[in-house]
Amino acid sequence: MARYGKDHKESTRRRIVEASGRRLKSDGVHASGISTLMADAGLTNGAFYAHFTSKDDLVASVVAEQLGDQVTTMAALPDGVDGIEKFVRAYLSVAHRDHPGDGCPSAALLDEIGRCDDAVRRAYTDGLLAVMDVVGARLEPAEPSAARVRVLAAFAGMVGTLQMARAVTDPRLSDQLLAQGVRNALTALGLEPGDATSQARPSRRTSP
Amino acid sequence: MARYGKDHKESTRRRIVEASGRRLKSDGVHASGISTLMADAGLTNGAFYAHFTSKDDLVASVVAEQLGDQVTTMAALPDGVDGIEKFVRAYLSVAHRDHPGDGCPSAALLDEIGRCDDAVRRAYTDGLLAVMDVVGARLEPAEPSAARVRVLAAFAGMVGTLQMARAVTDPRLSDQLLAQGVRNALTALGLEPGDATSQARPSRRTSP
DNA sequence: TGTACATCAGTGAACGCGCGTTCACTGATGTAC
DNA sequence: TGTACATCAGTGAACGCGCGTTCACTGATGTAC
Repeated sequence: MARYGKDHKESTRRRIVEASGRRLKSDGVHASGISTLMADAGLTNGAFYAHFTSKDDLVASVVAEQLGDQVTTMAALPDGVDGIEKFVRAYLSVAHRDHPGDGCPSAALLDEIGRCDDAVRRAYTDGLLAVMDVVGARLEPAEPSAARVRVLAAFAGMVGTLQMARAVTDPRLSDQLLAQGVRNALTALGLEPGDATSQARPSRRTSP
Repeated sequence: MARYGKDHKESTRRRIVEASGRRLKSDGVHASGISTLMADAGLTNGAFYAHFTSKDDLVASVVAEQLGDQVTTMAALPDGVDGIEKFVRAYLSVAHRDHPGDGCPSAALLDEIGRCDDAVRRAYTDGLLAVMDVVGARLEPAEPSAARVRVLAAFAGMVGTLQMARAVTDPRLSDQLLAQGVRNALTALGLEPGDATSQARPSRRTSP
């Protein structure tokens, strides 16, 4: 039946998706052409349509797989709340800021995803919620869905912070922004007693 | 000397920048061509290079002017801290989410700006800091620069929240995200007593 | 075990199109007499 | 006041190029005898 070893094609597809993930995140969706994406995977443009129906189809696959990986990464972190803090610090790290291609698809592509077709945005929504629920299960083991919106908003804040840290040309400002982003994220997740954040906002605290 | 009324050309340039701002924010930088941008301003592609040295030059001008407008908008808000809260609520509103072309350039373009050349990123950095300092002056009238990083991080969080609210396909989730984003932003700015946010994060509060 | 065959993943040229940019020109304008 | 002229903002065709997509084909593979 299958002439090429039964998962030859499947593994090629995975290779394309993985290589495309890197390229899309470092150059952007619109700026990455099919020929380049296929060359990154060691193939030529013509083979593309044996694996995907369109570029949008690839983008949706990439988004889904990248967020799936993020779930796996989360699961490998230390148990409970410690793992979340570790995640926040790694997310808002200098290393993550400086290597978008290896990093989070939301940080690299969120505004472009917002302009993609429905299939891409649905893949994004589904994948995102899966990641958020892994985090939520650590915060509220009894009822993970209760934490969903809180986790989502905290994560959205981290995404914006990383994007801004990448866009800004002043390196010192960028570093400070990341550090403040960690404090804000932990507060938004309810992981830090109020005082721990006051270091960064010394005055105007009317109710102590 | 000047044959066409002395600010004819200057006003045409302004028209191009303004129309381009709308188009770039709604379609993205890479997806907007010179011909389209010029047509939006009622001109043809050829005239473009009489006003700008390159597309990047236009993008830098647009970013600078859009952020300049944001300073003006901020200044028109009610005095002091009330104006800031109003700004946060307007920023994370359904109307803003649903009309990117009329809205904030950061929310529409931040990840693309991060991939633009240095001139664009410098224009962005300068314009952003000017906006942040207007906000900072309201929070810390004595020493505005002390609030800079705190304001910047809070704003970055709002940007990410709005982007995510735009990307997500579930309208209910998107609305909830905006609401939670307002709470997080006010907390990050130190404008809300801790308890006001506890509505959205009911448990895990170890230090009351 | 060796050869002929059917399969199909991958090739690479080609499609029409829009990109950013250049340039010879047009024609409305304000100026000079 | 009326006409000839110099200016220059704007036109629109053209440049080479890469885009997303299609398709006739090649050639390595596993199968059948």
